[in-house]
Amino acid sequence: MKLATWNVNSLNVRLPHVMKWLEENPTDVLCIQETKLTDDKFPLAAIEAAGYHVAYTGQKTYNGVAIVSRLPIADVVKNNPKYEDPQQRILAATIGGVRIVCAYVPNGQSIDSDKYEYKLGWLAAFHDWIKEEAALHPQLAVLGDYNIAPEDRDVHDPAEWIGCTHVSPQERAALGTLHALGLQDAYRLFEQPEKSFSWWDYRMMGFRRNRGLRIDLILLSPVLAAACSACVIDREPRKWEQPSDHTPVVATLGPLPA
DNA sequence: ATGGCCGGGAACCCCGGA
Repeated sequence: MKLATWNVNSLNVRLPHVMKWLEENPTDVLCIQETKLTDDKFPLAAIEAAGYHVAYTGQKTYNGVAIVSRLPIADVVKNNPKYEDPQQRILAATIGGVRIVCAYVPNGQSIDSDKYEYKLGWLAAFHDWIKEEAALHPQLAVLGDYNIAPEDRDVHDPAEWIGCTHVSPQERAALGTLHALGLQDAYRLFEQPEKSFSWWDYRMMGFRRNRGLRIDLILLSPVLAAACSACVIDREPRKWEQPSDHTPVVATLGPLPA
């Protein structure tokens, strides 16, 4: 079973990229963030015509998440039941016996902004809900754009990012509370190249100079981590015309317990 | 060459992203 996450930065612009990537990279479950589409504008027909099931929840201009799947999608939950939030950032579903959570964690903008307070509060409520999901579903995968670089090695130039969001001790501590639930960063289960990132700024030739962050993560419960045989960042779509600033991250799971 | 962004929505600039 292949699980992937990709912040597409507007599905309206990136639908051709998504379809091309799925054609070239057979994937069982793709979690998408930043669709930026209200549900009435979601490209349901195009995705279904390509042979996929899909669940989605969106809003105008900002946020919006979707789960694209080869297998039927069951028990869909939109948003965190423990946290009132008009922003559409969370979608959960059960697929092939695996509980999938697709999350678009708030950006935070800057440490002194109210958006940063929102990010920390959102993450605290996210933890409380994921704790329950983990208890209910031994096979749990939480995929998404976390907008947190877990460690300094996930940052192109850690000195440059001191005092910024995405790397603050509070954000990393919030990620740590998810690890404390037993959820493991699939990418770090394996040897990986240095300077591996999943996002690069559009500005200043960020991708060509590999000035990036690794902020798109796949967290796996112990049962799934034990079954995980690979996790890679696919940089190819970042080289295509009119790319998203993020690129897909893919985890491969071997046979799962019944 | 160390800097040259992108998408959406409402206008022809501003906001948000990271």
